[in-house]
Amino acid sequence: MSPQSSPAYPLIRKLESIYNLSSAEYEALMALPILARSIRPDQDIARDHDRPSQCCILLDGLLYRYKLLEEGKRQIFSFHISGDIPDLQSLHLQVMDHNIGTVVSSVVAFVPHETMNRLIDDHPRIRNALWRDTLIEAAVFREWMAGLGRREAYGRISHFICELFVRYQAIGLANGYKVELPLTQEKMGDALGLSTVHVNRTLQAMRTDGLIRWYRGHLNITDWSGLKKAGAFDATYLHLRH
Amino acid sequence: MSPQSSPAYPLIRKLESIYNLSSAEYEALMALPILARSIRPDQDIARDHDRPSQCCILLDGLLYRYKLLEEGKRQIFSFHISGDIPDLQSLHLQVMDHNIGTVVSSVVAFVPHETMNRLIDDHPRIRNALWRDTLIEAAVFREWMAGLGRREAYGRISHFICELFVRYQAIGLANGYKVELPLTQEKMGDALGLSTVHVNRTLQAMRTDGLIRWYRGHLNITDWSGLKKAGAFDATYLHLRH
DNA sequence: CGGAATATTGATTAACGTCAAGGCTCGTGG
DNA sequence: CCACGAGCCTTGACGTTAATCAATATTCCG
Repeated sequence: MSPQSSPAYPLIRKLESIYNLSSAEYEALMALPILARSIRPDQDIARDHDRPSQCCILLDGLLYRYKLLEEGKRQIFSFHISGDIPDLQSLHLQVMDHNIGTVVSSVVAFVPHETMNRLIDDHPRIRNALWRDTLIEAAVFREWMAGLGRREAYGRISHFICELFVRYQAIGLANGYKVELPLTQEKMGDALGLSTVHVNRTLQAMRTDGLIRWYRGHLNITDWSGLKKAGAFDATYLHLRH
Repeated sequence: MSPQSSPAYPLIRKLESIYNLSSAEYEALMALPILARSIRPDQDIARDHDRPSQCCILLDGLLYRYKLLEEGKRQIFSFHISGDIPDLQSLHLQVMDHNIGTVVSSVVAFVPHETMNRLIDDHPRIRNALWRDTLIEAAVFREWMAGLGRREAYGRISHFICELFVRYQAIGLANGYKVELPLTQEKMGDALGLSTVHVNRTLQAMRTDGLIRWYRGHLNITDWSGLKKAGAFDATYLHLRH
């Protein structure tokens, strides 16, 4: 079987983007018992106050984490792409403090905590890679906080697009300056602390300025350096290897 | 030597607030070679782009983490109290992506990464406690994101005060409903994504409403249930043991 | 005591939210 | 193949929150 066809390949590709795996570790990940499962759009995978007994590895699709607040408001904390384990934290935090759901139809694998713990006990460097991953996630949260607290809509959206693009690129899922990003403007607003209307108007301004094209979930960055500049984007906080 | 007088006591007390330590682990922490060092107010302990070779354990005082943005703006990501290890992440992320500084005169201990790694290799459950701590930190970031993105100033500040109070309480540093909180309104603004002026006016409204008193760094919560309600505060995300 | 940092106040403005309506797109079923 | 409806996008008018600007108090601290 070629590596790319292994069900664990997305996870391996993701971990390699942030950590240098040995061949033994590579093999151990390939050997993970993975049962792929398809989930429809807009389904919750884990809910606030749940006590998960397994982790969810995203193999293909798009997930998001969010919390519902008072008065029907929603804050989205992150989007997760192929290879991510959005509820890795449940290994150490028994109770979920937010929800995880699908944005579009997605393929995931559920791996029992037991199995994950055996894997990282047998392979301490994989544990390091996963701990590192959770720390990078925290770094991304911080960067979003900076956007939410101190950047205006135009820069905030620009930065957001830069980040997603670089993350797709890091796992080889960008096609030049194009990525598939099937987000509604409503979800972007809930991630960026903006109203749908304002997201809409700001995206239009960005199109007018020639930074991006975005049509039916196909994002095309037409002025990468302009976009980076508008978002004051510096990828250091993603702690990628390359 | 009584436990309380051990230099590692603040760290132990903090870890016990989120994790059940065995007596062997307790002993191991007590045995950490800790050299306390005093640092003056407004000094940076670690800087953006640094490559730390040690972790900083806060024994007494108040630290904060922040990033400087374009146009002289600043976002504060967290405040750290006695027992916290704000740069624990440097064990797995080589490069700092933000700054850590003192708010007031503080006592810290610098422990080499080497020493920390030996400790957690010898005591896997201490590693679990520390990993858990970094995950709780991420949960706190998420909660702040929700505030920054979707809560108005009054609720945002209320929530912030609730959180700090509960954290002080968890390590036994609250005196009834009073805590020492030597924050300027400018720092609160930079943490909460608000201008100093607006923080000032909102605090006045909260005082008028009888929620708090706050004078020269002495915070007194005069209506705890009202404050919780105003901030829609639910401590689940702090993942405390009690 | 004097200067710097911090808190407070008022007036004005900018950014963004809300409300409401209409248009586009796509999947579904007849 | 076309009609229909739901979800999403777009637009305009208006309202609100909070930023900015500019003073003036007050406190802190050597």
